[in-house]
Amino acid sequence: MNVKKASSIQRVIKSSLRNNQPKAKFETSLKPPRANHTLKQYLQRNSFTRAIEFFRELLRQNPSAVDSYSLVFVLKACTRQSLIVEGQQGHATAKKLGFEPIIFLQTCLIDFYSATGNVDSAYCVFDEIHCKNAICWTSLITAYVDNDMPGKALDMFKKMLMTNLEPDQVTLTIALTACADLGALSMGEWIHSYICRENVLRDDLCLRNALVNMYVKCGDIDAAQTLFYSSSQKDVFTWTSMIVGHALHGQSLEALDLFAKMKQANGNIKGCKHLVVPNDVTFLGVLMACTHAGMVEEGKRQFKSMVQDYELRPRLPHLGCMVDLLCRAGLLEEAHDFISQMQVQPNAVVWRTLLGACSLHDNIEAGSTVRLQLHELEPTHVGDDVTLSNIYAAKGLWYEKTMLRCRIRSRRAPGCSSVEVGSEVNEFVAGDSHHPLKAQIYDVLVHLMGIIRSCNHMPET
DNA sequence: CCCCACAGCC
Repeated sequence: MNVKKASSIQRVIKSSLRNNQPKAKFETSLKPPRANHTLKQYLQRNSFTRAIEFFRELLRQNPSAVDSYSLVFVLKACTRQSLIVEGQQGHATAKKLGFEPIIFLQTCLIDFYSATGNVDSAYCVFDEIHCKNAICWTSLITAYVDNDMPGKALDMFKKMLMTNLEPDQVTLTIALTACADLGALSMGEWIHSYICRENVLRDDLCLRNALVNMYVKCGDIDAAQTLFYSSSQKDVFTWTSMIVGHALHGQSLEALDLFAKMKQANGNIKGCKHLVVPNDVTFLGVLMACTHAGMVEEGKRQFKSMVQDYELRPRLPHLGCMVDLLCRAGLLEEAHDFISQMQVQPNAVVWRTLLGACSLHDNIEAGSTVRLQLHELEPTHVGDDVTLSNIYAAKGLWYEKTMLRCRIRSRRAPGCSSVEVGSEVNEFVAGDSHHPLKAQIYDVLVHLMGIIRSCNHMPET
């Protein structure tokens, strides 16, 4: 097996060399520190492809100039650009040059595989590290969080603690993000108490921001607020987390009030060093607050301010939020016009918002048109047909509804599940608000969440 | 000369 593996590695390396057609001459007669300096500069200037080309050239003309640090830079370039093949070639080169035992290189590989969505490979790299430190553990936990597996991330965090390694502030920050994604309040509280016991950790702003966010996402807005006001140092993350927190909890006025305070705080500080400028995520929180409160005019005003006063280009989330704002107010036509005038191609989320509003306001004509748009973007998504069929149902168009339901049934898209109740099998599809089983299933989910939460206490060690 | 982190639309 090793022979086979080795020959495939050789092939990868050879192909990496064959692909090498540099557009410009590189200075390759360098010793490692000098060559690495050049690589680092390419990274700092975001010239990722240049960095990789330079590395290939080095490997061909002056292999002795390449060391483990050079590979760190190359792998970082691949990670930033999600260059799968190039990163795998880097992995192969690391093996060939005998850099396998070097832990910071393995950590880079974990990051690379995570960034390219290959969590299993990230785990394999981690698993082969003989003497694991807190940093490579953190990279693995981050890989699970970044790939939407917060439960796995927390499992790994617990495993790490059981090996008696001390988590550093970075480990705890990412573990708190996992808690936030999972709604694991008790685990989050446990981490909070851990932080309070360690003096060194208490002043870390990222960590405190992660705590605020964790409390927000786990529903304890009071704890989040207490932390927010007790911290003397606040950056744009601190403010944004709290503004979004209020918005998510339906406290729109509090969110807008806090946003005003944030801008005020800037005015009070003379030096530019501590200036906290709202960014596009902050504005997303503000727009969410307006949407939830149905404050159409305020939302439009803030959107305008974002573009004009802060020169932030609205991205799809902002546009989606604006569409939602208009839709909830029943301004379907204005919402449709807004989408048509957008500089950015609308995605399925934006159209789905409009479709939901059509359903809410029983607008068949617009609903069908929007459904067509959605079908082009996501042909397999069943939920949209369900929404449309609900419009038909609401209007008493039973034939249309039945026909549409038959089409859905024949497609059997993934993500559609069946629930057995007694002798009857009922289809349950996301977005089917009229389904009689929805309340029942919701109850089951709440019950399960309770069980999951109670399992999140630290295991006895 | 090196490796890990915080806020987001349905």
